[in-house]
Amino acid sequence: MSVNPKRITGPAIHAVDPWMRGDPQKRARHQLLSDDERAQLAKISSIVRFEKGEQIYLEGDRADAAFNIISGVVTAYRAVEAGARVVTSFLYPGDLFGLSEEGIYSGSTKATTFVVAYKMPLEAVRRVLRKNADLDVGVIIKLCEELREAQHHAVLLAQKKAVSRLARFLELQEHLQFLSDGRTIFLPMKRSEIGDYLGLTPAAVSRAFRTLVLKKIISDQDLHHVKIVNRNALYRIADSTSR
Amino acid sequence: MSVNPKRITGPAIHAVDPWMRGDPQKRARHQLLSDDERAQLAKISSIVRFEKGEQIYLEGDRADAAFNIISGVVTAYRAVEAGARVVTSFLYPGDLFGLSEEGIYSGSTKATTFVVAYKMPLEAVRRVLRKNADLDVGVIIKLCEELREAQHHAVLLAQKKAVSRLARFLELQEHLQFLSDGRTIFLPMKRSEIGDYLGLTPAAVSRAFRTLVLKKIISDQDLHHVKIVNRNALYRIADSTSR
DNA sequence: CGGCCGGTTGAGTACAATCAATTCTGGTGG
DNA sequence: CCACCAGAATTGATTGTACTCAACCGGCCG
Repeated sequence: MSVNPKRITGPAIHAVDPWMRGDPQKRARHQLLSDDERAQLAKISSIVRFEKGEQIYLEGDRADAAFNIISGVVTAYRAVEAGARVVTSFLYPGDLFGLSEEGIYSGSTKATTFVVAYKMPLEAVRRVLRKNADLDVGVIIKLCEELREAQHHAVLLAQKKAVSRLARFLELQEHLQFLSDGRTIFLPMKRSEIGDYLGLTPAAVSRAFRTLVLKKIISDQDLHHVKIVNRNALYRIADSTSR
Repeated sequence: MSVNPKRITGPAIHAVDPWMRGDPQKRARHQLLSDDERAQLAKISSIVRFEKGEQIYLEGDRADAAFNIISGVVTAYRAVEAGARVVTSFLYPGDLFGLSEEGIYSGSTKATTFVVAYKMPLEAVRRVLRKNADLDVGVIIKLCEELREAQHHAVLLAQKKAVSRLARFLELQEHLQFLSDGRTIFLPMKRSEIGDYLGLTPAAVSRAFRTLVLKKIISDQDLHHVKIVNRNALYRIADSTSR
């Protein structure tokens, strides 16, 4: 018998509860699963690691497992024609992916940094889901969040001007990260990937960054660290000048 | 005691089961809820009607109910700046909307045609969800589908050329409708709404239609009925010529 | 019959794509 | 530790496409 049942680990799903009552602004991303639920999922999960740049699965592969990120960043994308691709989302720790597939994966994923994740056989996930209503609610909340994100992404892409798209993207990243220090955002992905996400060429991304720096709205320490200098101006650019 | 329990009505959620095993091509949209579940939801639902063009709810309104379409078409959109908006999706019978909101609606919806729908108080939906695991699975499947659609939309918007976007949109509409007759698609929304969905101005939409007609890929009987003449060419255009 | 809204068409403009040249970065091996 | 290399990012010049603004057309409703 286990003497010390503390440090229960297992899949962790982070999201903001869409049905949360109470202070509309005090909502925050939190763990959606109880220790018990996590233990249940842990039993059917294995831990997998992916090197930076490694393919996790390809569009068209037989979908037999879902993943829950422990650490690292994953890029989800779809090939649109030879050579070109559209990044549909960047996934962070606590995110869940590979679940909403119809037997075969409908998109590809690759590790943008070194990634550690739980791998859960879909068959087993489904079995557990049927048994446990509370777990379902957590999954539903997560899906709702991903749905909102996907729609946000669509709104972003509907913006015509490159700087607006980039501003919106930075805004999104700022919210995703826990604003650890002042206002420095960490962007683990490369420019070309940002371009794929924004529907822009690397050249356009570069110029958009330059514009924002020149306007003293952001300052880029290095390729992967951006500091927001004038947040209000950033928001203004993200929302206006759309078409 | 009810002598004739047939003709049970109540909310109906249509989607393709993402976890369906079996013939990969034989999957189809079907009813996700059992009669029992539908009856359960019916108890907490009321039926509401909206005139063509009527607002269902506005971004920022207090989110107190979810809707399930019985008949008609609903447009979901977000205002992006004064006058401009982005349509995030067109919703058809069997679709569910208003569920994934955080206390206040994060987008607006309006009736594109005359609409009849079930209206379900969120509080009650949540209560039922907590009790019934099977129901959850249905909702999860539906959310997965909406998620896939939202990502498809994002991919569409990442296309640069107007004709590619339109082709992709027509392709999508064709799949949504049950291909009743030969290959005539019904487009209940107006050009400007299609434009908002595609991230194009009405002028650009018009020109894109014209191009497809001139290339003998489609033929437009009237503003709301388009016949696909050369499906392969349509798919080719949707997939290539992207950026 | 007239007004109005939505759609189409036309001319000029603005913005990002393209192509290509150059610099910068990060990782590797001497 | 540095030199080197390959890939990535930036920058520049040019081109193409869709936006803008505007005029025009057509159907629908009063």
